[in-house]
Amino acid sequence: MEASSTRDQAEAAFLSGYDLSRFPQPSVTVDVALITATEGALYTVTVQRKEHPFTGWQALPGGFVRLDESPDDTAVRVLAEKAGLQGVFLEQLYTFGAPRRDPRGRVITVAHYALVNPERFRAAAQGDGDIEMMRIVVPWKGETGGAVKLSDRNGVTIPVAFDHAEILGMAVKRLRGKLEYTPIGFQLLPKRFTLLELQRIHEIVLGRRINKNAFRRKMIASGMLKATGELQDGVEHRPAELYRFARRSAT
Amino acid sequence: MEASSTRDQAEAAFLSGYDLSRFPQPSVTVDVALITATEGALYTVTVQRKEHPFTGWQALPGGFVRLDESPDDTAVRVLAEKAGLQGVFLEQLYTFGAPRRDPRGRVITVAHYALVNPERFRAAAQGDGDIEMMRIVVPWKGETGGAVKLSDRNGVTIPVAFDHAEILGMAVKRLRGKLEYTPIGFQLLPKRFTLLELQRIHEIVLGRRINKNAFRRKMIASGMLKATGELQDGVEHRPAELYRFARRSAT
DNA sequence: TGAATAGTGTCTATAAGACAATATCCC
DNA sequence: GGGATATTGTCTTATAGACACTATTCA
Repeated sequence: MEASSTRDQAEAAFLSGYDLSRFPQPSVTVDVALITATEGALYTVTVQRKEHPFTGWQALPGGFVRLDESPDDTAVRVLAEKAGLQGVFLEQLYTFGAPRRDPRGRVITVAHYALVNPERFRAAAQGDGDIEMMRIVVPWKGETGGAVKLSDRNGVTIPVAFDHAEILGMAVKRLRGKLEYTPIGFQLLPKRFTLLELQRIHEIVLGRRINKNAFRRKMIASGMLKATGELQDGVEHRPAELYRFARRSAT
Repeated sequence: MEASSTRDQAEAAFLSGYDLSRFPQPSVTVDVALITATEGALYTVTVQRKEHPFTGWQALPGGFVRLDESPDDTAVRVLAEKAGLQGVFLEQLYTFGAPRRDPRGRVITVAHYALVNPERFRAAAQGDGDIEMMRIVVPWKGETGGAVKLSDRNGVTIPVAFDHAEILGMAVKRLRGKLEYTPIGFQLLPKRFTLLELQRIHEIVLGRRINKNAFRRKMIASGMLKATGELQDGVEHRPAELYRFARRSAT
């Protein structure tokens, strides 16, 4: 793979004369579905839109991809700027680019999703007046997929701007799929947790009850958990042992 | 969700004056990893580059996203234009957008992968002189992930342009994951096939041997297969029964 | 008849669901 | 002790791996 100096120069000349704008250039954004599980349901944060289109509607936090950052970098920045969060689980989800998905023009969005525990989630949701905590209502079972609905604390359905209800639906679908074979559930809990708390998280995400004993056996056998020896505090019954997530292990 | 006429007009005025190019606009392309399984290995097609950068190197077939099409539409078009293929399994994979991934400037690519059976694959690879058939060498096990290598028929490693070796690696990883719980393996076979042929496909994709009896039991129990009653023809041993893919069934 | 692969039977190991017994803590 | 939940034991069922046996076709 050696190139001569003259070839290098020819290539440099070619590239400096190359005009990418000969081809149409869409705008590219990133939207982030920040998700937590608490009180028996999944929740996300939205921002109330201040401008057209969809003025007053709720939308996922997002931003334009800058020229010096990858879409994944943009997602990190959006989370930091809009929710004050750093170092959380964040993954690319899917790229949505239907020609008319944004009335302002051609905008392609690289959707991401992020997971945090309820404590960090609440801090993020309360930090900025624009950000609101919404309950995710999943109208399908298993990994069927499709758009979800958002509702406020009173169960009132909240309209969602753009195709963001579909983005959230895909995040839930991805989450359900990942939960079966990865330790992703830990991302939704504080550092230390009981096995029952972990089970509740799985039940919320999956949208169904799961067997207690089988769940405990599987989790402990997975080697992904480490018992701390400490016990729950301040409960009016037998306190459960606290576990924490342990790096990796054999599959 | 009712809007008054004056609000409509205000919104229309706002949108007509909106200039998306206030924010930097990258170029957006689609690259397609067309994959088949045959002769004990996975194969893909590449195109030899005629221009800088990476002149003479092999690259995945791709194209710019037009203003009137979604990236997924672009992938369909690329497959048709460059490989003459229509109606094949095609799915979005991941969006690659590192700032310097293309020396020509800011180019974000929405990578896709497609699956065809060897017959259609060969027809696609031979249709156009620019297109070449490459063997995929996976240097990792399971779903570890990472870039793959390409080699020609003689086992000689072929250099791959841009980040396309990573795109192919992600396609293999995705394929391995999907095979565990979806009927995606059928996409790599002709309409009718024997159970052993199906097993070989799974073994090629997964990169490991699998148990014959367990595989047969699982496949038949899945309800995804339908026996045709016909037998293999022209083999010098007991002919196997031919099956075909049957729609969906219970999970 | 022999070669070669198809297809089946069966034993074992492992994992999951069901259910209940026992353990432990707080009041 | 009573209430409440944690934790464990065990039975049953389903599934996967291992291995070998029988079946069928063609040369």
